[in-house]
Amino acid sequence: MTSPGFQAHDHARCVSDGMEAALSYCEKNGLKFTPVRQRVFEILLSEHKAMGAYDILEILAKEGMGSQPPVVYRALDFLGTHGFVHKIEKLNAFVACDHPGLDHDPAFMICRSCTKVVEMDGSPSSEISSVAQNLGFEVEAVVVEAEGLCPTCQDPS
Amino acid sequence: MTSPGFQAHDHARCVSDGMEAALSYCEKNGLKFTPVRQRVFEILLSEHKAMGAYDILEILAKEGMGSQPPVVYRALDFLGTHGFVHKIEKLNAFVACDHPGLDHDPAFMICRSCTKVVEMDGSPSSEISSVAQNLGFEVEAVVVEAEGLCPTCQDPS
DNA sequence: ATCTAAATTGTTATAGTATATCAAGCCTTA
DNA sequence: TAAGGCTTGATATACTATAACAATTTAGAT
Repeated sequence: MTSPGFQAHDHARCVSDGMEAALSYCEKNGLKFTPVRQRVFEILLSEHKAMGAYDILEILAKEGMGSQPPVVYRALDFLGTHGFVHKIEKLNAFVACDHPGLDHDPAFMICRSCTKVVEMDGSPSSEISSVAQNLGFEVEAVVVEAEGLCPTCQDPS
Repeated sequence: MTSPGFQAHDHARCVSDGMEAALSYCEKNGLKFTPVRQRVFEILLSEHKAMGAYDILEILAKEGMGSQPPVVYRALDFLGTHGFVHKIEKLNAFVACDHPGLDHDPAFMICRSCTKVVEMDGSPSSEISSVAQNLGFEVEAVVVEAEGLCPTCQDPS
């Protein structure tokens, strides 16, 4: 359940686990995990990178699964609502979630060089909420995105 | 220097102080605080709300200060570079900064009802950086945006 | 003063991101 | 099997942002 961060890892496993978790979550909750929705999720799972909606759409189109923007935006909306993907606001792009089904305020590290995105465990959103509460502000959702360089891209070798 | 948060405050003062600070910062640093740049900053200062680039452009256009997108985007770029305004990624919109001239990673509270935006003092970005550092990630910029309800909008009265 | 280089603005065009709307199809369940 | 709700198809359009190049202004050097 804990994120592999920027380390090398068994990615095939990472994909199949994510898919399985989503399938079972949908089954339990009576959600329709339709072909388009599955495929979009799979595309996002296949890389730890943020992808734009139109990048995803391009892939879908090649596979004959729909060629108009609403197709992908609807799928992303479904996946986002149920916590399977997150939007990276800084990039106007989307990533698959590490721990689908959990309701959480994610925090991300975004490598500006290779565009890999990793979700941080132990998000600092609780601290934010407490600061906000002191000002009487009721927090409903928190966006936390750190942009910088991942270990690999720091290393010129 | 400390933010008035969502409390009532002497807003005229708030505008004139911001403007003065920016003017003196530009003078000290040999920056050209041109009419368009000043006007865009003034527009943003005049409300503690996030405004879209095209909202600002509309006002500029009425005043005969340019009617094409690059006009406002260039001004926003200048103001952002020098810390006078910040972009709210969640809204694709912009706010005037509470403490211009200071280099800082801001954190915001955004009211989804009245669209007021307040900058938090004591941003939690340092905590984020330390978590990231443990993973070998080098943070260059942090986006922190809490969306929710301000005190006024929580109160149905 | 004038020339020059750099920064700023004007203008046109276009790229990129996202949603509204309405018609058609499909499940489900009563 | 009829009705209602969710999902998809398809068209159009809205919203956000930048590329590119010409014209102008500005600041500094000679």
